[in-house]
This record gives sequence, structure tokens and C-alpha cells, in this order.
Amino acid sequence: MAFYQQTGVLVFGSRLRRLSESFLGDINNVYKHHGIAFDAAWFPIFYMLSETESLSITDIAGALETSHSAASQLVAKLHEKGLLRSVPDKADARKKRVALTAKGQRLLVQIKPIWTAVKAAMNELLEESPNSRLLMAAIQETEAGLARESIFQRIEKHLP
Amino acid sequence: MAFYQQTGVLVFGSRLRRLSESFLGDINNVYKHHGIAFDAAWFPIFYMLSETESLSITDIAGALETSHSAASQLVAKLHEKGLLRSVPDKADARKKRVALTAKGQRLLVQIKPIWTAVKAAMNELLEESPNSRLLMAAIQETEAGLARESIFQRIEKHLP
DNA sequence: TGCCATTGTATAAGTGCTTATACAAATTTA
DNA sequence: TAAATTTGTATAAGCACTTATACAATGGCA
Repeated sequence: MAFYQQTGVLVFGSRLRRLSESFLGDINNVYKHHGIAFDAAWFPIFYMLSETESLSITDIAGALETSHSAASQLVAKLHEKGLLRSVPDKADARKKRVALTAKGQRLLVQIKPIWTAVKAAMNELLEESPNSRLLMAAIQETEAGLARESIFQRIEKHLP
Repeated sequence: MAFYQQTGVLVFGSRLRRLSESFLGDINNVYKHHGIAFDAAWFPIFYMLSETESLSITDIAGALETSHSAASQLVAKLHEKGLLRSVPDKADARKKRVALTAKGQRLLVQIKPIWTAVKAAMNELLEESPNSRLLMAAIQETEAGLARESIFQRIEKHLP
């Protein structure tokens, strides 16, 4: 802990990663504790399918901001688990659209109250301290700063 | 992007992870761009060995806040690359202490100016916006909030 | 209309973590 | 002091991602 404070921003990335893992790990423990076979990594897909009928691999990869490969593998796994089913895309035969199965729908019903509690817990946590209250805004502004000029560019600027 | 704003804190973890990967990836690109065979994940070890003569696997795992296994595997890799050498621990024969080799020391000299530039670039980025300026403080307070009461506890509290 | 670049997806191989297991050295305890 | 426990490390197996590659369907263009 002392080490990380000392080196400050240089280990910023790892520090964020740890914080992230802490969140996801605890949320997964909540699912497990309630005997619900759900993984926090599946959230984006289930959330989107709770609002939209069906999604293509590209839709999913785009929303998760990850590779098509990762989206494809994730969908394959949920398919195997019987939570997703393929639906043909009338307009484009290349696309593999997926929708929730009946089993997936039942899981969704179970999960929704957990989502509500997660949201409440996070808001509570963030509202507790004067600066943590600004965490989301700070992240957003940092992302915007990166969009203006990449870290790569910024570092190169400071090199001889 | 719109999706993530909509779901807010529920994808907080993944959002932090992405931000983290963006930092580490760009820093690695800087090393590559300057023809330096160094990985951002090695930073903590090299930094500590620039201030301390030698470290044990447990020291490293503790500082990185990761598993002994991960530390052991990382050390094994740096050993293979000829950057670390084993030094016997007089007091405890179980411990495997490591120190920089001559090659490791030369690499350290090459890397230090990059570290300075990374630090400067990060500070610049964080100082650009009113809230991003508070990012480190916000993270620290959030970590402190988690220490007071875990996310798991907080979520359970909000469940029926 | 036929060719070609683009788009959408799947799969293989590789990486870096994790947990589980093993084992040796040190320490505690009876 | 012998036995049991703890500590320090290594290795195996598994997981989730990555990049690279392949290939089929589509759309643009000559």
C-alpha cells in the first residue's frame, strides 16, 4: 500500500485493475451467495437483451468495447449453458443474432433485484466521501482527456 | 459509450479495467517505440530493485498485491530473460531472493527517463480538468470506503 | 454481371492471471 | 527433541482474454 502511494501515477493502471477486480469479485460473490448461477461478466449481454429482442456478435462486441473474438466466445458459452438461442437474421445471412431462451428469461427475473441492490450499494459507497462522490465525473473527464490526446502522445511529448 | 452511461455503476468494474488497459497498453507502446524490451507489468519489481538490493517472492507478491503464484511466475520469466539473478538468503533457506543482473541494471538505466516522462504525462492529463484533478483522491476515498464495508456487505444490505 | 474489397463470425495459439496441490524449510508445541 | 503447524515457493490445470488466420456472405464498382 505504501509502495503504491509512493510510486503514484506510475502504477495507476494496476491500481484501477485491482479496484475493478474487487468490484466484480464481490458482485459475483453476491450471486453465488444467493445460489444464482450468473457471472458479472454476462451483465452487459443480459441487460441489453432485457431491453432489446436480439443482438448480433458485432452489437455485443461494440457494447462491451472488446474484440469480436471475445464476444463470440462469450456467446458460445452462454449458448452451451442454454441461456441464449440463435435467431436468423433475415437481411444478412452472415450475422448470428442471439436472444434469451426461456431459461435465460427466468434467470433474468432472478437477477434484476440484485442489479437494483448493486446500484444502490454503489451509489451509497460513492456518496460517502466528498471526493469519491466525484469519481464517476473524474473518470469521465479523464477518458475525455485521453480522447483529446493519447497517453502515448503525452508521454512522447515529455521525452528528450 | 451511451450504453455504459445508461447502466452507470453496474459496469463500473469493466470501465475501470478498460481505462487501466488503455494506460498500460500505451506505456508499453512507448517502450516498444524506443526499442526498449520492457513491459509495464515489470515496473513494480524494477522500481523496488532500484531502491532495494534484493527481494523475496513474498516481498514481491505483497507489493504487487497479487498471488505468490503470479509473483513466482513473473520472477521465473525475468530470470529466464537474464534480468534477475538469485541470491541466497542466509537466514532462511526457503526464501528465494532475487536481485538485478548487470543486464537488468543496464535496462534500469534506459527505463528511468521513460518513468519520468510517464509521471509528467499523467500529471498533465489529470490536471487538465476540474474533476479529473480529483481522480486520485476519489480512488483513494473509494478504496477507504471499501475497507470500511465491503461491496458484498453493502449489496446484501440492500437486498430483501 | 462478375470481380473484389469489406463485413461478420469462428477457431487456433499464446499470454497472464487464478486456484489447487505439493513439498521443503522453519517454527511452534507437547 | 519429536511431531505438528506454519511459511515460502513451484508447478499444474483452468479461465478469459488477446492476436492471427480463415472463410463465407455481402456490397460496391468496372
